[in-house]
Amino acid sequence: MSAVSPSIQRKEREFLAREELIITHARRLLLEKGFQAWNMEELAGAVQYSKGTLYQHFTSKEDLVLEVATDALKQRADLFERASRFQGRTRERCRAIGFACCEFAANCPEYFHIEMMLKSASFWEKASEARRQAHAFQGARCWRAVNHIIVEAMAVGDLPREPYSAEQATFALVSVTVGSHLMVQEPHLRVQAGITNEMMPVRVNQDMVCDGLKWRPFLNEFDYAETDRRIVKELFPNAVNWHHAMGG
Amino acid sequence: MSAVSPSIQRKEREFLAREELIITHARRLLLEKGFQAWNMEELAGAVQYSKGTLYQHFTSKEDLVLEVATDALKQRADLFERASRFQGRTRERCRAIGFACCEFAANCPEYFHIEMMLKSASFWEKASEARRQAHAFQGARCWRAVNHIIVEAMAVGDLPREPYSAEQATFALVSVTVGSHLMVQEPHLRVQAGITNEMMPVRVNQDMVCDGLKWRPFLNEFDYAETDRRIVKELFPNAVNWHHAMGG
DNA sequence: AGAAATATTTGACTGACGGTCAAAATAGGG
DNA sequence: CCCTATTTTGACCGTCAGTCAAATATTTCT
Repeated sequence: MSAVSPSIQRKEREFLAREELIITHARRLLLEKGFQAWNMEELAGAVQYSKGTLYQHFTSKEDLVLEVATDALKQRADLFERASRFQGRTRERCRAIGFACCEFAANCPEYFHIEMMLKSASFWEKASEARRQAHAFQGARCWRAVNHIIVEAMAVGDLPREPYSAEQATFALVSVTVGSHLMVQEPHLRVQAGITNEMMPVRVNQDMVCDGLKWRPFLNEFDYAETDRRIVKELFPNAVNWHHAMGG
Repeated sequence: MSAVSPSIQRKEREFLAREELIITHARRLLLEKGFQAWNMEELAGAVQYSKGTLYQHFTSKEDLVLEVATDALKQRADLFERASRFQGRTRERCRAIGFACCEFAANCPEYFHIEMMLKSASFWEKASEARRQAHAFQGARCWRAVNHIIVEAMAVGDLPREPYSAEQATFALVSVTVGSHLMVQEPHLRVQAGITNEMMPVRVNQDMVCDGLKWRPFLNEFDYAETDRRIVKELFPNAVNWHHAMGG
């Protein structure tokens, strides 16, 4: 190991600390104002550095926002992996991931919209290659957490291998989850569907897909209310008010 | 009825024709380049009018894009309503709407991403009130088409009233459909899920939700392949290659 | 038909913003 | 304390949405 000058190390630390500071403020602005309604000058003012300094950390505004999104996605992946280790039958563990995703959505309410923004080609191509890869990596972790449970469920016999493949089943759960989180944010749909709680419909829809996949035990042949209590107690003891989200 | 000068009528016609022209070109640009990668000057050049004239029709670029999106949404609502009149059991008619939505997605591939863009507050508030209402109206038509079938399915006894309300069921179908259309466009997910055809996973996921809702007849107790053939023949005789989308 | 009045179209201009880079400021080493 | 290397800065550039006074076209009036 070659020795590194302490001042270099300190510089490195300060650089990383500053990057964190920038990301934190960018996250706040994204949350408060979305993407358009703030500019790099404003962010520079907030972190007490000049605009030029921001561009030493990020190649573009889009690159910065991608970093914020990837940080959130990493949180999501962490929660997914933790939830997937919940003790219980495969479908209970899948349910734990459903809770994890709601917990995540409560922490990062704007995440799914930002994620949708990323999809626009012009956005994606303005970000740096390194950050694009990091984002793909965290996304893959989320996919894998769900997919592993499904593969295991099929191995154990909780989930039939026909007519849906493990990949189809994973895709279905991911789609219904993201779709529900997006739709639940729509004021018009909220009114039409009579939605008051944001999390319940998401998990309700996941239940439908799991029942549709014939994932044992079905919703009506098992006491999932008890599972839910355990999930909240064991995985999210000091989290948002899950009581509201658990009505039948 | 008061008489209207013929020149006024002609002006009106010309104005509307020009609006159509602008919308058509804007749609093309949106399709080819997304939202950012073109500007109003470019569009003005394409329609052979000056920028100022564009702003006689639309209050902002966002207002114009909302109009394009609402036109597409109207198409979607038209297809939904036509599909909902398909002859058959309630679940077959729901299936027809599933096809209608895929048909729509094939015609307007960028629609769902544009729709997600609209959700960002800054976008929405730059559009004119009239266009916002028009959009909400067409959205409500789509919702109603699905909801009516579900209400009827419950009345007829094809769909249990418990444990999901008609609104919950409608919300679930809408969520899984939009979510699937969005996810199916993701290159990463396409690879991970091994998706080649864009439409099949959407309808497969709808099937899961319908089965999860206990909507009779279940997927495995009815010859839906025959239904699908009828839907294609009766509703979309000269449409995109549905053969590829119909594998089991 | 021609002039006056009215309506429409235009594109130069403004302000805002993302991104750059030469100059200023700062830190480090001798 | 000075000289060099590194970092920070903010004036500046190009782009683009949106405006509006002037130019152009159209209709009306005599």
